[in-house]
Amino acid sequence: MSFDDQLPPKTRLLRAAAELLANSDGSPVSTRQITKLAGVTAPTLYHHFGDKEGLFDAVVSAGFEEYVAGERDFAPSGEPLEDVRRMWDNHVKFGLTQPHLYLVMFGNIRPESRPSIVADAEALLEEMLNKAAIAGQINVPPREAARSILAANVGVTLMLIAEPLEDRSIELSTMTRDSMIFAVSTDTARGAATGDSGKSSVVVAAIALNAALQASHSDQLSSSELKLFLEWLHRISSSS
Amino acid sequence: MSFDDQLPPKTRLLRAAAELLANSDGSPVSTRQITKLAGVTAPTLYHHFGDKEGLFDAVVSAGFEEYVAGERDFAPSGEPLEDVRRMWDNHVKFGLTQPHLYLVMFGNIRPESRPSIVADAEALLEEMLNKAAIAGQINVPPREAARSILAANVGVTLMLIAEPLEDRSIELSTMTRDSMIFAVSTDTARGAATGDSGKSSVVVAAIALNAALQASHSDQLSSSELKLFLEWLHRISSSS
DNA sequence: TCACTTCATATAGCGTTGCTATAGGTGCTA
DNA sequence: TAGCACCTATAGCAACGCTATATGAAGTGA
Repeated sequence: MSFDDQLPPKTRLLRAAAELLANSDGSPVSTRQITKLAGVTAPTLYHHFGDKEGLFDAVVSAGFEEYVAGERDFAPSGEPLEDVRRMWDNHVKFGLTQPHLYLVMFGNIRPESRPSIVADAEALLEEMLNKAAIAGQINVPPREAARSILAANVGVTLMLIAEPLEDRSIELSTMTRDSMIFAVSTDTARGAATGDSGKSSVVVAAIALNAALQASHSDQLSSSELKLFLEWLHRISSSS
Repeated sequence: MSFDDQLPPKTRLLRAAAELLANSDGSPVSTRQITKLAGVTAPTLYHHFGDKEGLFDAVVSAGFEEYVAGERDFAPSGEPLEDVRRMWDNHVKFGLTQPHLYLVMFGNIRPESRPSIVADAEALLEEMLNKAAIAGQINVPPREAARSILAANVGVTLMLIAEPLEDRSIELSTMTRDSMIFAVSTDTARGAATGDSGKSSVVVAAIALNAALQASHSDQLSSSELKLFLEWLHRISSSS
């Protein structure tokens, strides 16, 4: 019943919590279950993690590293937008294979614990979108695009998790994914030879330049000059 | 301290629960708080609602009717896609003004309580998108479009709720909204005179016809004929 | 008018939850 | 050997959701 006695109690608590969290279909997991499975008593938990939430946070950071590893572990295809698609799919896959961990990570609403993880996930996406921006493939500043795409990605994943398994169609994901990417793409990135549809090319150019500058940490301008320059670019690329 | 004694205990319980739920910043609300504020004792709660969740469900249905009322209460503008935009904005507004109610309604993950509400919200959206489909303005079957848009809408709203109030920018919402609508729109609906970008016009026509048929309950075909006919149409309009 | 059923509320308490005040054991350094 | 962190256990508190049981009120038929 109990866990490997070789391991230190802290590790056993982490593993027990992760295991129970993974096998409890959404129902809450009690500290008593955890400590019993880990083979320790309550104060040990609170000594190491301070809190039930502290323990869960620790489990989550482990899970998050797994998530990040998944997001990073494919070689860039040279097609940034294609990589964004893969990040999206990977996000959904992570949510569906580890729904409970996902819910603790993204379904959690408390304005303290959530943002750090969301911000990290956003940063990953933004990094990739930055490459797309440099290539002149997107329509919107990378940060805004990342926030927007991530929001949709989380929404879709939550909806799929909440859906009974039998009629859980992955189409919802691919369609929403492509809609979001399509909407932030420039026409050239879409492969169509049609004219501009909305954004003028100067805006796209400003976005691309902005991204390129931030990526290369150019030394051609002083830092204060650069700051102002970037602000102007941002203003241009945010204008409708 | 207590509630209006004129009202029956059931109503007082509902109001007390709603009030506490609205003013508890995400922290859980106990049955004891509720019964104390309502001026009744525990068994009364369980007599009327069976369950804590039963009481919350009752509160939610009241809140949901408010939500639906908001979604219906503007006159159709004649521009279905514009109405979809308004439904989106109304959804976000509802979530931000009643975050706790919203979280119980849409942030809840249990695969039993959630779908009914989500399905209702989906139906509202689908109804509107059906009009757009009849007008040949959308690219995708209305049901799929509704699911997709709603998922993004929920994701954005949750993300805005989770965000600290000071840097809660509504841009995220409008941008994601327009991205989703843009992606499901046909070119004519976009106002651009460019050529087809992806979908062939026969697909759009099939989608429009399908929507029109389902809306009018045409009697020109027998029900079994109609069923098969609709299936073919669906197959056409789902083809990439 | 009186017994009888039905609905609604209260008293009191069960089992479980997250958490902790306190104390004891263990291994290290002096 | 003494002292000092560090870690763990015993025991128990307050709050939680919920319920077995009892009491009151209101309507119904004889």
